[in-house]
Amino acid sequence: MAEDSFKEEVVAILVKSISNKEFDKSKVSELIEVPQQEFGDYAFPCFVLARIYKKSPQEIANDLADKIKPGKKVTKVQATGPYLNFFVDKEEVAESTVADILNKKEAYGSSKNGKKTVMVEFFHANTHKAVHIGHIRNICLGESISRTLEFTGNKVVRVNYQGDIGPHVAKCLWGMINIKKFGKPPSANRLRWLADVYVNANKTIEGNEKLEAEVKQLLLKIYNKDKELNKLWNETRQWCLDEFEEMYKDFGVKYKELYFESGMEFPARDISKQLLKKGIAKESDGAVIIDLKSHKLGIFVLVTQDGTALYSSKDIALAQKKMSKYSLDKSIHVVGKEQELHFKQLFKTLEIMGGKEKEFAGKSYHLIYGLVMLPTGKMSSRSGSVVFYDELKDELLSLATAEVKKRHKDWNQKQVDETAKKIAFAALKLGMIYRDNEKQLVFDWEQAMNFEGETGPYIQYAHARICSILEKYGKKVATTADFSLLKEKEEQLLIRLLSQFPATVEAAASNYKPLLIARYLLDLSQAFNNFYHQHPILKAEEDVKKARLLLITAVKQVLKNGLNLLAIEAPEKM
RNA sequence: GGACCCGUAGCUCAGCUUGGACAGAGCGAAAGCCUUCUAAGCGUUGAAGUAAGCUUUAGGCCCAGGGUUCGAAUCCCUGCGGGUCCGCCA
Repeated sequence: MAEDSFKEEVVAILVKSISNKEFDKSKVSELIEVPQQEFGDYAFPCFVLARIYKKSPQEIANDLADKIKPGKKVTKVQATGPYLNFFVDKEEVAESTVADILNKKEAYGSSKNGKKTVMVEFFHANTHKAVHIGHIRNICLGESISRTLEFTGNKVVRVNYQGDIGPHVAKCLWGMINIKKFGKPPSANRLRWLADVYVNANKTIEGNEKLEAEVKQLLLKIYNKDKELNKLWNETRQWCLDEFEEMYKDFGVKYKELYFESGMEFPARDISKQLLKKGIAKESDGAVIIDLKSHKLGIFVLVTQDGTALYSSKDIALAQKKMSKYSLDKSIHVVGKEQELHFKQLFKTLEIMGGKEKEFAGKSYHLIYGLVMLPTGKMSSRSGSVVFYDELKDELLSLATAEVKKRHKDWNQKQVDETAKKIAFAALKLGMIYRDNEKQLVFDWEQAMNFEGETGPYIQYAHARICSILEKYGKKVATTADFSLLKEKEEQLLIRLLSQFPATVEAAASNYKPLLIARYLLDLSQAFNNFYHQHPILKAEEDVKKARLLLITAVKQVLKNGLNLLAIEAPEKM
């Protein structure tokens, strides 16, 4: 990394200069800070030395500044108050950073540090139920975390676990059979139609004991492979899965493995029996439970009174299935905050089971994200107060199409559609991850439809603008230039940001925070736009032009690399 | 009753893990910048943008109160406010 060699030299100088034995030199590299531009490139706060030397930090900073001689890469050392500020050779930073980027291209920012096999399980949409913006947050997070982990050298196994069976499916099918007004299923948008049937059926059934019993019977019939019901179930299930496949394309996801809840039912029942035998589980009111009160985790219900397996025991079965096929170092579940207790219970149960299960529990991690709320409150697919994915997508697409048309009256329909899609999804995806994972996200239509400010299209625009400049230039950009000409404040900031990309990627990967990349890209885009407005590129003097063209080529590359980690496309024209 | 998360500008949020140089963005508000088209004889009007941009201004007792520290938005405790979960949904 370009930045590291400069930091190394600063650390070396400091270690050499501080002679006091009481000071723990191994910590120097942690203490170095990157301050604001005008103060220097690296800073060492002298507070920590104040007690050891029994002098004020200001004095210490001054003493050290006098004592230290600049090195090869460090050109100036200056005390400002209690801080010791280091200035590195700007020309060399510029040259090594830009050269590094142009050399590595789409690999810039990547590393081989990870070396782990990580399973990332995400999306988890249920069949027979509408896909809403909560699922969108999940898939955006899951995919960008997967991409970031891959980029940092890990092997990622993307999997999805889908609820294709259970009470919600039974209710939906009950509705299809019993609620006449829906008539025959349509030929398109069938997932949405099923979801409507589900909502309607749910309303009808709720509170009516007789109907609830009917639905229960219906579910048991499905499990017992009733011929007619299974035909209906399979058919409707497939409609949903087909539409899910389309969504995976929209979000750039390629799953290695699709797990289904229906496949876990019988293994889960077996596991529950074994756990009963071992005394880990017990019967209570006709259900099978595990008492985790001694771990402050309440009661974990495995099997209902009717003998059907619940999410809990099915998740144990799922864990076993994963373990048997993959040798994993880490297993990440991207699931909402509301299931926190469930996962604590699940991991504790696996731990109690011992052996391989215990080992797997140690590698498992529940990656929590906050609920997606509407300005009106929590969504519920049962009551129908939801922003559906299909509606959201249509709305965003039509808005983006209008914006593109306004700017490009000469484009053909295909060109307009393709670009509009890229822009619409950029807005959606960035909107879904630019909030810290655990925080609730209040989904605001107006915010999502706004393509200005802190949005995906803003980043895309910076990229497109660079492409347009390079196109206007028309020639191949020279491979080298005199980087000492990049003296402007705005150029220095750009170079500095560019050099920070690898560290940003590492931080995003190790903390599972795509947000860090999103904010970085917004900062870089902003720094570029600011630079562009203040300094001409194509009209600059020949040598300066050469250097600036190389600089913006590097910016373009980093924007593209970063956007790719968020599964956002970087169009050349928009 | 118990557990977890959140509380930072009018609004939406960064910063908190690892305490340090004036608490940062975006939206909204106010003012301005460039180009093109438009109406009128140049200073002027209206509309638009690869300007989907840029600059400036206003806006904060970082929920409250204690504690730790040379130093707290950041760490600890208490309270208040909001959200979520707590045996047969997932």
